[in-house]
Amino acid sequence: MASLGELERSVMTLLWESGQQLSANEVCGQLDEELAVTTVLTVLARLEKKGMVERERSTRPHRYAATATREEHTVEMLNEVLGTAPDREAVLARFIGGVSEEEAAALRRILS
Amino acid sequence: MASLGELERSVMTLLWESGQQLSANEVCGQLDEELAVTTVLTVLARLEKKGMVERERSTRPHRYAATATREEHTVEMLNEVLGTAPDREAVLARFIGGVSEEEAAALRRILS
DNA sequence: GCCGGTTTTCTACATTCGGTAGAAGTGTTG
DNA sequence: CAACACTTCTACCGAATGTAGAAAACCGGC
Repeated sequence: MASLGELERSVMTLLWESGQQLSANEVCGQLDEELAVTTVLTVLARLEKKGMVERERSTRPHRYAATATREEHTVEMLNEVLGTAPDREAVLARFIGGVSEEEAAALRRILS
Repeated sequence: MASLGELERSVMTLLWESGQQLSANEVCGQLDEELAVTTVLTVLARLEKKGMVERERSTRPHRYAATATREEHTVEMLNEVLGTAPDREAVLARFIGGVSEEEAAALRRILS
């Protein structure tokens, strides 16, 4: 249940890329669009409710950070999708069958 | 761009599981919820617009069928998710690292 | 060719989600 | 305490989804 809107995704991307805690203002400044800070605060609050972001309330500009790395999150998404399939193995097979040769090589290494 | 609502997903599941064309009435009858047929028709029309379902208009009760197998669809979803990652290989590695031993074995076979 | 039942389309309404932000409240600091 | 910074509350909009009635279209039988 972690579907994100476009702006939410942008914010998460920022948080992921700067691996640190950011204030609403900082997030706001680093976004492409010129948005009101309250907008960013709303989005951050929603992301917090979704469990994607953790907020440090003890500092005055509250600081926000992603609760999981982007990688972790993506893997979680993948597992969520895979979980909807009754034929997991077939899906995996086909999915893996479609990756590039380099990626396949990397996977071979990992699996052995 | 193939996000489905709950009812839409139920309908797709039905169509996937009975691998054949079904009429709106049949779908309606096989759903758990008691819904009006028009509701089902609306949903089927929406699924058609999304390209998930094909409709046979030449028969009188129109007949609907999934355009892709469930497997194909799931793989597509997986690729969509994977596509959002900047670090594909790392994500893949971690994802694959998390599957069961049987699945890993199957993958080893496929990759060689 | 018309009629009644079956099926489809059109239209509509409610709810939820996400983008957006003003107004009002709270905290901080000189 | 006063001014500023920051946060919360509340609100509005549009899109997506669930839901279905009313009306239109179609078809088999008379």
